[in-house]
Amino acid sequence: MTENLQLDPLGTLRRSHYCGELRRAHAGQRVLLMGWVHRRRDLGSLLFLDLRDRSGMCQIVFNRDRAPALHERAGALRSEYVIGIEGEVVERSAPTVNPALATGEVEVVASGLHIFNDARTPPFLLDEAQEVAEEARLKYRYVDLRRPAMQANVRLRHEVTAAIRRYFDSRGFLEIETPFLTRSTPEGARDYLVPSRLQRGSFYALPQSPQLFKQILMMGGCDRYFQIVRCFRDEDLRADRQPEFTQIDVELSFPQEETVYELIEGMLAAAFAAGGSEIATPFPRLSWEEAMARYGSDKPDLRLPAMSDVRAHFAPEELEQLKLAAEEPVLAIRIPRVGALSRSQRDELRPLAEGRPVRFFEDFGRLAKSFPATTERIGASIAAGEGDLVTLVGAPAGARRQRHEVATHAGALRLALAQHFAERHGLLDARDFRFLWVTSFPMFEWDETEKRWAAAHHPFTSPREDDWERLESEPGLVKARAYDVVLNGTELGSGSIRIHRSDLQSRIFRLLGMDEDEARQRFGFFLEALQYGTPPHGGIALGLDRLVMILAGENSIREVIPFPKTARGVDLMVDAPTPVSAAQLRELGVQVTLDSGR
RNA sequence: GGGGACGUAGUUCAGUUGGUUAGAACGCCGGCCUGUCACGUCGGAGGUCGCGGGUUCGAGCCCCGUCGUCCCCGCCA
Repeated sequence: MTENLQLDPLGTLRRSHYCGELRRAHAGQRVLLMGWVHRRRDLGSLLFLDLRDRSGMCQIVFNRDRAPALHERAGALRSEYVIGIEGEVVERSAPTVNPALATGEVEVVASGLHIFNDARTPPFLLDEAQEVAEEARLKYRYVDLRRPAMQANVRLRHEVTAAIRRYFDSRGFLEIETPFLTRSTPEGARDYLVPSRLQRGSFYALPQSPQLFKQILMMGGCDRYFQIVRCFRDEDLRADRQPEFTQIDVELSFPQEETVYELIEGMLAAAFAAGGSEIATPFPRLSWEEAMARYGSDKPDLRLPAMSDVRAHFAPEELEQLKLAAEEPVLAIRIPRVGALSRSQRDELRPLAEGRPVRFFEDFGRLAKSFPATTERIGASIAAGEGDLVTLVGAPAGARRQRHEVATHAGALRLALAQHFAERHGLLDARDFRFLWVTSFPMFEWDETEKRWAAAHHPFTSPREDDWERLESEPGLVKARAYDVVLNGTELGSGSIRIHRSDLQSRIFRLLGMDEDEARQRFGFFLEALQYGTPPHGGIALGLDRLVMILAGENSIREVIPFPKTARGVDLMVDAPTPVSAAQLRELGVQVTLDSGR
């Protein structure tokens, strides 16, 4: 910052154009631009300035011969000063055109300069060329947000949400707000708690999702609801998980699964169109069973070939020789177009399987030497082409395993191998959008630690009608009317047709190990509401941050969240969370006890 | 809770087997420069090697601890 720099008031000055919109057609016009000094090129008696605003940049010229006082004052400008420029748009002479700049055919010859504010030297360059540590970017987020890449992400997020709102509005959906200060329901993720001053000793919880409210909106006759809404979960963070994140929350009355699929496919088409991409609908559907068996995952990445069980091609004695369990699948993983591998390149693959309770055969060629006929049949059955990498994953003979355990490990290996050779096969193209619906999830999962059945989706999910009679007898076989929408291995959204009968809802609670009292205590209002005329209803919620992240081609949702938190849940800019004063705690009736000796 | 990577100038990084005064590029400051656009050019300033302890004649480098950022597992109905 410069001492004695005279700053100018904004006064009545009004911007006439954005920097980035100036074109040859504007030549001859007088303009008034406002923005940040991006870069300065001082040639002595000629001084060039790149002025930057939200729209882009344009070049400003100061000439000592034509306006000595103005030129003198412009000499004081530094990076990120906030200024206004009056001047005339002038066409550049042919050799001075800058084709790299959208505004490169013109420049503004300055006739007036208003310095609204100076600026300390920024902590890092506003330059796309150099990667800056995220720690610095988050601390100085207001500087980081000025970078064109962040500006583009912020804008993209706006365009996508605007398109989604238009879409739901055109389909007759009402955007309805639900409370942030609500009730803790200790199922699922940990809640963020907010102490109540008026009811000392009691706490609100921030919603993990507006699940019960949106169902109650259906009971309230709202028919079609959506909300772009913040949700809060006090769990550990990841590249695609923040403690507060945004859901596109949807619920409608009288739907079938297909109603939801069609609706959401349309919404995603609109959202991707807003992001500049066309996607094909309808999306393929895959049952959960099939997804687990063929991809070893409930969120398969369809950009890569599926796996196949090739066990049937082996003779029993061959399986025995290879120490493979005869009753478990032997999964062939094919990674296309990997090309020839040297011995050492092949050896690099072994560690990928380390620590997994599976037998991993990374060298199909070596297997072929011992079992030529079998491997030939396998190669033909999976349509292995020249240069494709084929590996096999099976279960070691003897050990007991859970259902889909081998497939899950094989699926993880499939992704690791694909990742390892991503540059060779080029299939993991971030712009290749491969959606699908995963359907027919199991209703319950056995919780080994709690020794009870747990809801695989959530306890308001309707079981398939055919399965009602075996809810109690064979809960492990009951299928839920739940569905996930998956894109390139990322779960984008999850939903279900809900339970709308209180008798069925009570049965489910009971099955989940909740006795009458407990159910009434936690969800009494909801069970009661179900008795006052609840329509069949269902819906879905999609992660907006993940959606925009994928559209932006980013690898972390922090890149599409203006003010995200670090992996330890800290906001480096405002430095939150912080301890609070004793007076604040006293007022809330809250006492803080910390583990001593730490 | 567990595993891994990283931490040196404002930024991005280099730093040999533990050895004299810790370097580079960009940025920053000053001079010169009329067509630059990542301007050029000449000069200059700038370091708690994350922090604490230890080993050693000597530590940016080795050891222990700790803090921070990132990635993954667990967790996320």
